[in-house]
Amino acid sequence: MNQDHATAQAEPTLPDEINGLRMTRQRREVYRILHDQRDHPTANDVFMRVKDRLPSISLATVYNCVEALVQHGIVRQVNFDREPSRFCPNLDDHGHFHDEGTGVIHDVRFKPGVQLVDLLDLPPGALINDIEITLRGRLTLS
Amino acid sequence: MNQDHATAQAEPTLPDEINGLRMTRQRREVYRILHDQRDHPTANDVFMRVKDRLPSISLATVYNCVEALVQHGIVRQVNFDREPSRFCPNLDDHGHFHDEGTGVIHDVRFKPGVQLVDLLDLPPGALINDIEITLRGRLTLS
DNA sequence: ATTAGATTTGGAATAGTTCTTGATCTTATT
DNA sequence: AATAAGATCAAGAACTATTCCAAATCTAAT
Repeated sequence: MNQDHATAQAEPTLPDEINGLRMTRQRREVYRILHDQRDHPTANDVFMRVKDRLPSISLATVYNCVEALVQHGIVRQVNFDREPSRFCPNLDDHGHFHDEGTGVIHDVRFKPGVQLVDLLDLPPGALINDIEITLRGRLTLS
Repeated sequence: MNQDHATAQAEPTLPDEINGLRMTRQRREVYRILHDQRDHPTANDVFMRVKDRLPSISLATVYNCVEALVQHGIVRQVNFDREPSRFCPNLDDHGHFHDEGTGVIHDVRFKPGVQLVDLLDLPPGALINDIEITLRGRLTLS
């Protein structure tokens, strides 16, 4: 395994470990791809992109990697309806706008000072671990 | 087909058509079940419940029915991560809180006067068709 | 160097959902 | 009331994203 270093150039250094997750070669490349092109790729998208650098990686490993990254809070998993999961390296509090015209997914920030939870009529005693807000629509103009 | 009227009691009247969707016997029963027990059942949950009244209904038909109801804006489809889709008859603007302790899903209203879209930093020209807001957490107390 | 444990791989398995096809039903037209 | 056309339904096969499994490989610590 790991015979993928034809042009064994040193990788721009990433720590050996992020948030307690050991950064193996595969995880490192998956992580890099997510950061290089922040277009919310699916696992399969990542798989196709990563093969340039790790031709022998398997799809199962991509799934393993993104799962590990998600579970260690290094990237976020984004779901639109029942479509394949997508992955997002933006850890800030944000939502996603899915442009049905182009298929492009845009990160959507909250306006300054907005605390989403304050605006919701939550059941008493509710402790929120995670919020997901997704919008579907079209980008007219631009 | 449609030999399911052992106790052929007249159904509490529902119009023959809702939002342009012809209400067949199967659609009517699925619709009724969604309204009778508003606990966000999955297609399979609906299937099991509807068999009391329509023993010969198929799961495929339940899928057809909920799809038709969703497409005509009669019920809403709710997705949590990659879990099976759930169905919700509440057409008001609302989100969903998934209690990870009990598995129960609670509808969450916005506090009066809140217009969610106003709080988001949307890309210019974005026309929103649909918003989905889901929260995961735990209900302490109660 | 050796060993134990973690990771990767490739393929099989799984689960929710969709598709297909023939049967049945409904509606409109005679 | 009979008929025809189109919609709907049922049953099961097919599909797809994802997970699981077992064997091979790697890594870290001795």
